[in-house]
Amino acid sequence: MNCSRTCGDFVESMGLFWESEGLPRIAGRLFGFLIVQSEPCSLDDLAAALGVSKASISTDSRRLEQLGLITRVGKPGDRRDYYVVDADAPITSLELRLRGLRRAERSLDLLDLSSLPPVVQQRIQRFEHAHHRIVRALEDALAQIRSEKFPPASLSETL
Amino acid sequence: MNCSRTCGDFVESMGLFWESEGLPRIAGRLFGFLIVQSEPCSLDDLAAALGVSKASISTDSRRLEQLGLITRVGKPGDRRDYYVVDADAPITSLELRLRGLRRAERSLDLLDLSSLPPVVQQRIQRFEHAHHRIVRALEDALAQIRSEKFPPASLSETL
DNA sequence: TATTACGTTCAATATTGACTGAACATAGTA
DNA sequence: TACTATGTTCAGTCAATATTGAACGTAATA
Repeated sequence: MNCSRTCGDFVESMGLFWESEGLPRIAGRLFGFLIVQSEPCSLDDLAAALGVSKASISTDSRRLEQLGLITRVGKPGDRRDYYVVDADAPITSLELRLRGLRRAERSLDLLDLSSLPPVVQQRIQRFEHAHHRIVRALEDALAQIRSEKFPPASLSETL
Repeated sequence: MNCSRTCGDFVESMGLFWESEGLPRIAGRLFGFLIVQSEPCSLDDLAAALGVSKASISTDSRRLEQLGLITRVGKPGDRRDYYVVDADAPITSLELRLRGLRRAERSLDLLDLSSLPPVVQQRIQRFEHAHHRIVRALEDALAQIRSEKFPPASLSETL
């Protein structure tokens, strides 16, 4: 166990955060736990570390893998599944967020404005405009993050 | 009732969207419904239109008002509460989103890196960096939207 | 073949939180 | 005062879903 007391706090707060994003809390904890691990973890490792059933870990790890937030890796001479946090997880989670926003955008676009009173039309156009700005800002951020993915040398990167 | 068939769809999709954002579905429907109304609505209006109990409307409308997404207005000679969608709702909802992200940011910042293996340190720094980019992008979008709030020309609307 | 080690699935349980009806509080009105 | 119209609160119900233990499938190994 290579994490301190505050590390457990981190795992827990990730559980809460991802729960607020619609994932099961255990999936969030699992993701947070993998973030602070330096070695791949087996299902049993994870179940033991998080104190939950292997069934939950099995389900949630596959869900996270499906989302692209973690990846399954193998070890030679070992037929167990191991998981690590995906190197692109920051990018992926942003893409997931964008996907949700675009869905909301569509329901605004599809609304038939012509039959609505002008006040409402204008209001909806403001919503659409704001929404468009947000989506574009996130798309820009996504492109930026993508382009910076692997810094050339081991520069201790900040901003 | 000044909304067409697709307007009902819009209300429903707003219900689902805001449910995914952590609000009760009825609150999302209520918000969506107010978006496409040209006149302020009383609690009874809303309860009838959405087909839910007045208790739900009372609770959720106050919750939405608390969040700043809708505002309560009065009518002279009428002691009922009326609600309209807040003129700043697009801005406010972005602020709410930002608030959630900053909370997640904090749990990353508070993590004590010194005791963690370098691989993990680097990973967390990447997360922090990506997160920072996202937050900054949204802050920029927010500033943009704020600055465009009231287009100089047609000032016909608002209540 | 039997056995073990693993991952998955599923029926059942537990938990959470939305939603409601009914009781309540308050203020206006007769 | 009594009566009505409104909004709020709260205990209880209900639905959704997270979580689990146990059963299951499968593959390696002996």
